[in-house]
Amino acid sequence: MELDERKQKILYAIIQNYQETGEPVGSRTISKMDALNFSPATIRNEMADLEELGYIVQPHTSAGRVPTDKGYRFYVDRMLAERAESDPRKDLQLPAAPMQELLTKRIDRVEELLLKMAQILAANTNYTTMVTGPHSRRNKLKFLQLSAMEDRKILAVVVLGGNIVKNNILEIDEELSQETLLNLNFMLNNRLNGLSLEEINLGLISQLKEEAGGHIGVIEKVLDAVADTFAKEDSYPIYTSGATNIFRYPELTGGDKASELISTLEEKKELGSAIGEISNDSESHQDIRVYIGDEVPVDSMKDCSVVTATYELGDGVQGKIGIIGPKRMNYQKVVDTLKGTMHQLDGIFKKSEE
Amino acid sequence: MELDERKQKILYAIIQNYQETGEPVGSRTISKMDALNFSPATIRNEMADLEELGYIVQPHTSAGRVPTDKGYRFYVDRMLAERAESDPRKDLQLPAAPMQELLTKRIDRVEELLLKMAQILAANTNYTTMVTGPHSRRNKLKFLQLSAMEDRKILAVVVLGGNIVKNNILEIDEELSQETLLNLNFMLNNRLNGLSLEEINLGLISQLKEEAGGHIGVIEKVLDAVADTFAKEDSYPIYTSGATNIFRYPELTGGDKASELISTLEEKKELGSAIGEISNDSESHQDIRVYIGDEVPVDSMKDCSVVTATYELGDGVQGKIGIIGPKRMNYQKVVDTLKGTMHQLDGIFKKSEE
DNA sequence: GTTAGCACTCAAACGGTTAGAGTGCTAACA
DNA sequence: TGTTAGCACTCTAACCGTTTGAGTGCTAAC
Repeated sequence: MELDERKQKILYAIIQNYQETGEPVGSRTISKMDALNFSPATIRNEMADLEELGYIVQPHTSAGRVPTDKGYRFYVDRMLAERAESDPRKDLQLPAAPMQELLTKRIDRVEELLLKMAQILAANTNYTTMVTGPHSRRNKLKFLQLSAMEDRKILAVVVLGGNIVKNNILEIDEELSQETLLNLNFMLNNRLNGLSLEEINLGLISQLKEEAGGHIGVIEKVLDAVADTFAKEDSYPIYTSGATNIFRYPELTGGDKASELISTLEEKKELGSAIGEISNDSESHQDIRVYIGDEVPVDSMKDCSVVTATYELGDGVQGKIGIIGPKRMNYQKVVDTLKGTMHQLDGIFKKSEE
Repeated sequence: MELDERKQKILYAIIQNYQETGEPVGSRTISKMDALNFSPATIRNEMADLEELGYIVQPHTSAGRVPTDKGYRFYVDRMLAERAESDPRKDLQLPAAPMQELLTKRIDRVEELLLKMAQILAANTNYTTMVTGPHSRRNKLKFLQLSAMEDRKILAVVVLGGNIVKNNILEIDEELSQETLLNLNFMLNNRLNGLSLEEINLGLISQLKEEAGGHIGVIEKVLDAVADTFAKEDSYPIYTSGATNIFRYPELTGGDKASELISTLEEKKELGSAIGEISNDSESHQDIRVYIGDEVPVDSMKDCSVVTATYELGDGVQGKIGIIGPKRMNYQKVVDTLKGTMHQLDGIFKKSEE
């Protein structure tokens, strides 16, 4: 073990104190704590060791100590381990009242639910929150609906599991009679409903074209629209809320940092990678991940930490929630809040599937 | 006339210089200009007068002068008047290349077009841009489409003029057969297509209910959804872009100003009022309006100016564009850019209606 | 292994001085 | 009478030396 018991305690104390105050913490402060009743000099010796090991640094010679990324990593790992050992129910923080209300009141429009969720989490934690819309690659087609709009234009509404609805306006090469359209509608739904993207393969596609008679162009456009709905970036949009919370933390607003961060959030580029793409199945969807400082794969967030969770809306429809805050964020509270929210969410969707 | 020719020139010069530098401008600076070849002392006398009249102020005793809201108002009015007099084509700034490309390439999804427009305008002007989605109260119903989703749930897709599409998932009290649904579909479209919100009145509604036989509950829900599409806030969403441009202007970022401004933009509250609700018909849709400082009806924008324009996508579908910048923004460029964009937009939609 | 004591370092706050930009006023000028 | 040169005055921002206080590292004693 690299760190003996006392060093660990001191490191823990330093980090907690720094999280509360945001100021470098000195040896006197630590020595005053009940659990660590040593003289400042002793603490200083230990701190010097901790610094040598890379867990803390001094901003300048005569200042107190501040945790490094490695320090935070130690702290977070230990906290997560403790949480995992203890009774999972004990510190499962119940979502705050507005969240309770949101989650029990059933909302059909997924987008609205996700946006509200982001807003409430941001307001609750005082950190910035982002939620990716459900990632639907493994999702299934519920049904589709073609309607005539005007000459050579049809509206294709594609509905996936989890009630993800997307509209596509298609320009086609021929004019279709109401009847033809009805037939196509029937045929396509008959063939495609309940299938996932993978299941709509080349064989099936050529079969469809055959059945469609002359309207191959239309079929192609419709299939494109379906593929789009499954895959296209804006079929899983990203909702953010509480961007201005970063102004609460001076370490995030110096220089151009604030501007860059907010730009990233506004343009919603790179956010997907920040939050971690949906990963392999081995990961439980209750898994909570913490990325600290340089571990975050987005440049403008190198001074932040990001805590992510995966939510599931039944049917294998998954998305991610990310909470972005300063490295000295209250990891404990954030992790518990996310766990609580996920837990509740699961309950709801389990129930509604019965 | 309150201001003689020379005072006007000096005021103009002060404002232009201040716009360029952002620093208070002194008498020496002005006296060096070719058009105003007087000694600093003379200029000083005039400046003292202008200050007494409320057009300019000194931040402190020994500083140069800075325009007041009244000063800007004078400047803008005069500029707009000049623009109106001269050949409108002369200074019609053609939209920058990316905008040209965007506008000639036809985009069917209105939302996408508007968002892109906001982005390009923001990038072009270096100011924050917001675009309200088309305001559709006077719009007409193109068609609607009911589809069965699962027991007791139907999807109602409502399409308005300008191809504004909105999905509504309705929970209904009874189970409907495919056939009934088809009939309702047919009946509703038959009755409602082409009507505006006002034309769907109580008489028509009770008639519909009669025709629908037992399915009054369904009809009510569908009509609610239609009304929603016409009226509900998110049927004319607000797109913003370039929020971080405000960091270019120190006068907007002091204290909590930046945070408040970005909050306003993020939450998209109050933005509607900032941009000015769609007003009476008397206003030409080519009309450009400038709100300076306190004239902006949003608290967090009291240090900004907002320039708005109304766009039209044919069919009387209108929306607004607003450019938000510091009071010392380049009004001329902004006004010309907006005019150019509106002009081009009109061309496109006129053409596509033929 | 722990602690008291002490010299040392450094950032931040304080205060006085200076430099410079710009003003208002007055008196002379055209 | 309008314009200008000259001058004293004001105020901010920058500069600089000093002080203060928090915190350290080291050493020697317990």
